[in-house]
Amino acid sequence: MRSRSTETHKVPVKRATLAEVAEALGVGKPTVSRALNNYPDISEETKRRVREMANKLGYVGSSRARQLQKGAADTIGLLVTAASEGLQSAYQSEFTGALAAALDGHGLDLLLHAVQDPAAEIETYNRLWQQVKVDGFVLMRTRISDERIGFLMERGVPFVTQGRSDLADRHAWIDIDSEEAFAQAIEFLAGQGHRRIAMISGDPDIYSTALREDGYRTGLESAGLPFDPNLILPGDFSAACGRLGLKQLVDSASDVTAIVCANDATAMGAISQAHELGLSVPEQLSVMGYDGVRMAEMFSPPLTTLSHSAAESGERIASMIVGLVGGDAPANHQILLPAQIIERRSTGPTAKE
Amino acid sequence: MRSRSTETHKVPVKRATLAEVAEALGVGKPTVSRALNNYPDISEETKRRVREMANKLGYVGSSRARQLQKGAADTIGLLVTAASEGLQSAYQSEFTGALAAALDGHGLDLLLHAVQDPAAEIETYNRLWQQVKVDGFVLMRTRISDERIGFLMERGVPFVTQGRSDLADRHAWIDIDSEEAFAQAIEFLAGQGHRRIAMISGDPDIYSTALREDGYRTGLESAGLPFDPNLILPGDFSAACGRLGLKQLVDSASDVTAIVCANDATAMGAISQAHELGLSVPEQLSVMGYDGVRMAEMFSPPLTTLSHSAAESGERIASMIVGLVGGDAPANHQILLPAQIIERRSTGPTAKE
DNA sequence: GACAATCACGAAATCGATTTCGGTTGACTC
DNA sequence: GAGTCAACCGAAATCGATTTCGTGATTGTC
Repeated sequence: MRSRSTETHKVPVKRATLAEVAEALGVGKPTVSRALNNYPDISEETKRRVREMANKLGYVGSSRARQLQKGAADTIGLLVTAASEGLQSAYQSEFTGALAAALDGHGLDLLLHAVQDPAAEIETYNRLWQQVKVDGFVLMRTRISDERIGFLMERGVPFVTQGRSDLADRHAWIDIDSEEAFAQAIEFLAGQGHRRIAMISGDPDIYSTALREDGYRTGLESAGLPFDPNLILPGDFSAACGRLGLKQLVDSASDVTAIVCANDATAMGAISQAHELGLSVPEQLSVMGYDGVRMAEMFSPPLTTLSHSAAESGERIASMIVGLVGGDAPANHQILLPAQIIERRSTGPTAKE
Repeated sequence: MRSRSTETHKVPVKRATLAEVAEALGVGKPTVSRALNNYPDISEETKRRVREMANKLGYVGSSRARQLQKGAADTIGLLVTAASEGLQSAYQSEFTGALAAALDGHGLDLLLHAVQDPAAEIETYNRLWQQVKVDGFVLMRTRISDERIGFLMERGVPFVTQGRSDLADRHAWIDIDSEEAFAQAIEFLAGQGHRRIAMISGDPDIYSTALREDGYRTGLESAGLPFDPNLILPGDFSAACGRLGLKQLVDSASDVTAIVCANDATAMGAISQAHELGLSVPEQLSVMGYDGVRMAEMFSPPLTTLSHSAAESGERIASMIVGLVGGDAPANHQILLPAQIIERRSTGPTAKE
């Protein structure tokens, strides 16, 4: 078969319709529809013929027509905001990719929407839902008193949050047991001889930040170490605050020998700053991250971190949202996953006395 | 502990339809439709009343119904493959976020699709198009003899590639002038006294890899340095290959004082490995990246890189695809953007003789 | 051989918007 | 006062699928 397709690029190839398949076969539209959807009241012979012809004509079917009729969108919305760094964050983007892959496995599409103006966020959720562009949402980075959650709950819109919230008992969520994780991290560091362990925390608005700090305190307690409020610095999950935080610690609490960070980006920022200040990691300072992003492994030094699987979170959330869209009760969809310490080379036994 | 309010969440709030607005107002559906779309043949008074009622009823309108009627999808597809690291790559995810934001400005949605099986890639493009799920595509990481391009061109499907291709004169694309950029990089390094400059290259299948290598050669030439094929190592844009590449160079060409990498991830990998081998950057070795991802600034040392704006690329591509969907000729949409050197601290004057 | 089930299929309605194609009304000419 | 022309609006068709509701042909039963 030769192709002399030089000038033909402007002419869109027409998409075959169900009616055309029916016509070509001399049968009715319902027959074609039901044959392709494998209804029992169509004979095997007819199904075969229909499938053959559909295949021959390259018929696939308009999702828009089907969705209109079914009243569904077969799409899940994910909103990223410029404020929360959106896909800038390594973990968020790993998670997003995993989610897209997992949703695909359920025949759902992922609608990625960038929210420019934070004030219009709620309005955007509402619009996407009203327009039937999505059947539900996945919310990243749940906040304290997150207004999105109340809004969606009131309207009966299916959604799953990545991270718990104040209303965690009434909606579907998946979360990492960060409290437990940070407690373990402290015990781990304490086990290496560290006595003064600081924390560069996350954005105070984000719900899980408090949990991570709780874990930090719990860990200190079970390691028999005193809690010093000066050793816990505020942050925002960025690398920049890692740099800043480290600088502050060096200035104000130079006896610190280990730092746990709210996430990997912050940890990398801290290490970067440490190097600039002439501190070697881990000889003079141990630094630990959280999330276990890919990049952490390639950092210098490779980052010790609390890892959890974005792929698993994505898959679990996909299953959940499918269930919710199908009518499941949100309260039956709540999963807490563990994180585990991946020891690499940004931590080590303390050298200081 | 179960909450009694779980039951109320199951009742979805009904979405208002155009017919309901018309009914409530005692006018016809066409009137409502045209009023909301601001047609000139509807009186101002009526338009006001319609808008008021629509607002009151919270009417937004089903995108699916509109799309079915208009034959459009108002959506642009972006496929990421597990193979090309998809959103794992920092630049790719920054670009994706920027693209989503830019498309939103044009009233378009971004459909993010994760391709699991590379063999089904073309089929996925075809299906999304046939199903009217998208009006066009954005292709990342164009490859040599990229079959996606021919496939989409043959069918008249609108698309823009990020990166040129063998058929670059016949489709729309946006690209960074990486050839020029790498040439500049070499001259920059040569200007700092480096004489043995290596390159850890990208995936040979990717179209732009050759351009970057060409730039490397051009740069050597204009700096009056000899080209040594042993100094150019293959890679795949990953941090892992940066590590590997550096190790090889140290073993086989220990007189190298500077390395340019195909992208930032590779550069970070290389630096990480250098540190492990006890080489200090930039004192003993200068390393330069390409792309200018956010993370590069926070690396240790902060990465000197060839930067270009993901936001600008995203916006340009959004405009292009809008034009193409509107019927523009692809050949009128081709943009080459420059990259610029951002000097940070992973490069410096050579110390070696 | 009459009657009731089954089987296989199709005509028409439906989803919710937009578009086509007029049809009224009223103002304005001559 | 008939005719013309805008200005405004609405009935019905349309997009392409699914669903409802039946109908005609077989098969099975007694």
